[in-house]
Amino acid sequence: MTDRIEIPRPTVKRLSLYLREVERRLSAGSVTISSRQLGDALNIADTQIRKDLGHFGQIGRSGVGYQAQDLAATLRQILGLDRSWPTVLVGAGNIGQALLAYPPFALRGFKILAAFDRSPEVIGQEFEGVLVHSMEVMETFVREQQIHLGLVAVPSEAAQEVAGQLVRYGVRGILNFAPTRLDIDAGVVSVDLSRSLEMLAFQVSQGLVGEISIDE
Amino acid sequence: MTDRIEIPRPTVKRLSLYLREVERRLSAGSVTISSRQLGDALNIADTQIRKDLGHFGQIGRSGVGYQAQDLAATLRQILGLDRSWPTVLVGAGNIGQALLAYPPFALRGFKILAAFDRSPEVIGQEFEGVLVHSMEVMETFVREQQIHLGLVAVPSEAAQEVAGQLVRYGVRGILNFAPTRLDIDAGVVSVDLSRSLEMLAFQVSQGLVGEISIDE
DNA sequence: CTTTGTGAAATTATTCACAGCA
DNA sequence: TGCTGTGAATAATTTCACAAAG
Repeated sequence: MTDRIEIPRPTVKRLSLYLREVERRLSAGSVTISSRQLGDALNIADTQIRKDLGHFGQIGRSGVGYQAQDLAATLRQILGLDRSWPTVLVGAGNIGQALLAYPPFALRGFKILAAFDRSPEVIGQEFEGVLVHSMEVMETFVREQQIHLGLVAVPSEAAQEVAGQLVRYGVRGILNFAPTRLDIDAGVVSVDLSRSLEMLAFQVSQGLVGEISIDE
Repeated sequence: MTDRIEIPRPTVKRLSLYLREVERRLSAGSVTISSRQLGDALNIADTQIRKDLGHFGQIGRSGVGYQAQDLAATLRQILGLDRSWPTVLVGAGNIGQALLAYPPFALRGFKILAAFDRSPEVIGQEFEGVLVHSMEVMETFVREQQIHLGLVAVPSEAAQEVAGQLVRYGVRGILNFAPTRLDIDAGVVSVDLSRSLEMLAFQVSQGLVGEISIDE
């Protein structure tokens, strides 16, 4: 009914960068922040930032900049960070355990309510207050707790199956750590460590300097 | 002297995807592989793949496709994976330890020769056969062993300093796990977990479906 | 009939230039 | 003067269309 504002993919990718920097300045006491300041800190053109923010209406003030507080709130709302996300982890191996101990998740409203694993060795153990269950109880848990997001940190061969299950049980988004493309009817963001290292190797072989970032 | 072929950034990002799929088919017994097959598996247009590979000369055969073996070798060579990369880890906390246990690294020639940390609690410990040293000995080690790559898994506040040190000691590329932009004279690839989750939250809030990938 | 390689066209994203507000 | 917002211009990337090769 209402027009969905079509936000370019590259813009979305920059949004969390903006939020982080705004929050940094906010906690440093800034009240107002300009696209120029933001751009200098992030190494992004100021006009790029204004274009990006322009998608969300007139939120800045000429001659002044943006109200840091308001901008942070707007960005959080756009990104969906103004709510809490019930999340589960599947795969409680090395990467899974590192994720459980990663503080930024909790800070953003991502509540990891349970972990699941196939290995009897970790089932029953608790990491950072999160209990590891057997795969058998995953369906019930995910359905009953109405889990929205899943962190998939299982071996490649199992990733598609696990992701498929989660989605069937109602999960809407998957953060995938396996180096495989997931073919599922849900949002997917992939974190592919080997790929990152390979791009680094490429950059270095070419004698290139500068930042690059992965995505798909 | 020779023209440096200018390879578009998006192409580079796809290259490791291609390599992985080619290797997968290779080990499944394929001798030849077409841009169409590759594209179907990766959900990338076949013409995109041909354009990408076209940067490296005529390597395919009309009516046949690419020799899987040759294509893999070419890709490995382009990506700089036909050599070994002496690497160190800085920060042996949760993420650092997970990295040490991540098998794909070793498979690609990334040899993690040592880890460094500030905390006396982990110094002297060994994870996956890699010993954790104190920060004091980092300079000597990196210089003497001629380390090329550094995995930086320290808290945000320390990342810029650590990365700067590594580069001064001769490191040419940094894989950065801290959510900060690094301002250094070397190749940088950043893996930003909160950002990934934030983009996932955005996608799900928008009811979008499909794959996205981070980079910067 | 299949598949590559590649100019030309279309699309997408970034940067420029500047009008307008404080 | 300092800054936003935005059309117009430019640049980068992808897709199309098709000639040539096996």
